[in-house]
Amino acid sequence: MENITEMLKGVLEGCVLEIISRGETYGYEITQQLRELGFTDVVEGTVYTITMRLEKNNLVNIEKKKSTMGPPRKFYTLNTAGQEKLDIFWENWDFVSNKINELKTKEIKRRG
Amino acid sequence: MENITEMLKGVLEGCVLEIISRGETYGYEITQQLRELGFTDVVEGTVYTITMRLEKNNLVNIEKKKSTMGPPRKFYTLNTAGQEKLDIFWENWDFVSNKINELKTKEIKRRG
DNA sequence: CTCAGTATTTAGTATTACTATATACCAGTA
DNA sequence: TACTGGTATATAGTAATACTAAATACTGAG
Repeated sequence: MENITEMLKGVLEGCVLEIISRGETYGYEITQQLRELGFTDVVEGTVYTITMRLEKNNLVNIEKKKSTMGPPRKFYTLNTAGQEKLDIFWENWDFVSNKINELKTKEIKRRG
Repeated sequence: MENITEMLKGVLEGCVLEIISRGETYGYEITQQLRELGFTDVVEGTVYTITMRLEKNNLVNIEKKKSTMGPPRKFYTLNTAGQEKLDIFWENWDFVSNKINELKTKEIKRRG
């Protein structure tokens, strides 16, 4: 729990799914968007391990396209399973974040 | 990211710190409070690895007391370093949860 | 030609939560 | 006595995930 790195575990994949759901995009761009969001420590390697996992779990469609800015890009879009996974992610996120905010603000029941 | 387990990584230690900050408590009771909160999958072993880590990092004071309900309990209270760690945790949590909620609701800037 | 920026990939490591088990104390009960 | 269940701590091993670091490759600017 040294920095926000550990706090990102388990939510970064969901963030990547969300970014892909907004429209066709590729690893390098996803990384930049996460950094713009505020997660400045996220590096390419981290995002690629996530996109590889999404591929392996058949949550995305892939299309390779040429780029004038460098090597070819691998564009991702969510398939149905990916969209379902994303929906579940947001449900889980709402549950967990609500519970943690509850812990932050409310009293705790203590046994007599 | 199968269930909420992975989402709890990096926040569970902070939750334990918060629970201890509310008043002297011990591992078994912390586990029960986390389960009452809604994190029903949290088991004793998980909490003990966290409290051991807190001990190792000198974030807690320890006092062993007898119990009429079973074996002796190890009661924890936060020391100054533990309170500081907790403050940082909540700062990080606010940052991360705000950013994620931002991602959830807002548009993404895309490059032209 | 070299370098910086863009772009993907992978081997290895650290952190963290879970599984499973062992140990132990006490009360109720057969 | 012996056994069971609830309370309570501890630890070895595993799985998941994000990071570090490096390799590879394409393009344009100098």
